Amino acid sequence: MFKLSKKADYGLIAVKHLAMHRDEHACSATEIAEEYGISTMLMAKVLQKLARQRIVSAKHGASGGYLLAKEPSQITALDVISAIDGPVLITSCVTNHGNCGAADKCSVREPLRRVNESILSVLSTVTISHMSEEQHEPVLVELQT
Amino acid sequence: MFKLSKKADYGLIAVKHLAMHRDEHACSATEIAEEYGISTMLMAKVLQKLARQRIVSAKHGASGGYLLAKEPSQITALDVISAIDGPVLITSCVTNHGNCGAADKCSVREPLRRVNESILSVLSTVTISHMSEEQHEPVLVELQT
DNA sequence: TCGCGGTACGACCGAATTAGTCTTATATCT
DNA sequence: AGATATAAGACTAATTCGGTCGTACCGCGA
Ligand code: SF4
Ligand code: SF4
Repeated sequence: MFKLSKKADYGLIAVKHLAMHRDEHACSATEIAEEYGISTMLMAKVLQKLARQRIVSAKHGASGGYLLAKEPSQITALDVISAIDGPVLITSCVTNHGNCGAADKCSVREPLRRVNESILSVLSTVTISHMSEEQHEPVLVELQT
Repeated sequence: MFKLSKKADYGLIAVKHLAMHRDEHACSATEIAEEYGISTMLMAKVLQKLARQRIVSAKHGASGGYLLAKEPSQITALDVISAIDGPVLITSCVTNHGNCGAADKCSVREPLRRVNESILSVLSTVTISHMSEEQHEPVLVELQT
């Protein structure tokens, strides 16, 4: 339906973990995975995708691991999610293989596109540092109805 | 990832179609399905779910069909989507069968809950009449970071 | 220099979800 | 009565997702 994939979820956990252990040692996939009870293999895959998008940087070799590549305030939830699951598109209009058959007649396409924009803007408003803070100042997001 | 289910998509199409043919005849599932090139059976199922949530009302018998049960301005996208796919929850924390194993250690649960709230608020801000209008006045949605 | 502890990457499998179909029952108009 | 609808649930097919494995590569330190 409308759910974050578990991989993206794990990605956010990992990035937040790295943000918290900033300036300390580089965290290995195993370390993070064990901390939250997630399969090491899976966490490794997630971190690899994040590394490919330059959200985290990897350090090979013994006592290696991952480090945040940017400031926590410069990493948005959208960055993490789309790094792992690809672009966020709420409709199937233009997807991987073949677009929707109803596309030409469809009358909700354009309205939904605007809803999609709004969700994108929500997701790109909240950053990792937002997710670490305690105080929660409301922010206004513009929504094109 | 983060996609609307096709059924929900079809639901929005159907509701918008009914909104456009308001005060005319009741539209049958077949009529709507053929208009947009969707399977009749599937469209029927979607409309049944909408009827169960009293978003549309059904008229049995020959020359029967479906009618909008409320004003288009009183039907939100969230209404339609959750009528078809169930409650909108971006995380798997509390879902159908068994919650997430990382739940106790998880540090992104609360932030994501707030993101979820924001998405809910976006979805409940846009109504069917919004989706039919041409002009698109921006609306501000409050987002708890 | 060799081995251990780590990342990189893609192929792979099984489980879960989703899309779509069929069948039977029921209601209502003509 | 007969035609045309909805109602509902069981069922199957298609697709996605979660998770695993194997193998290659990298680099530090004993
Ligand atoms: S075209 Fe209309 S129906 Fe097809 S995916 Fe886009 S919005 Fe949904
Ligand atoms: S608990 Fe944390 S990890 Fe588990 S689903 Fe909720 S947010 Fe995702």
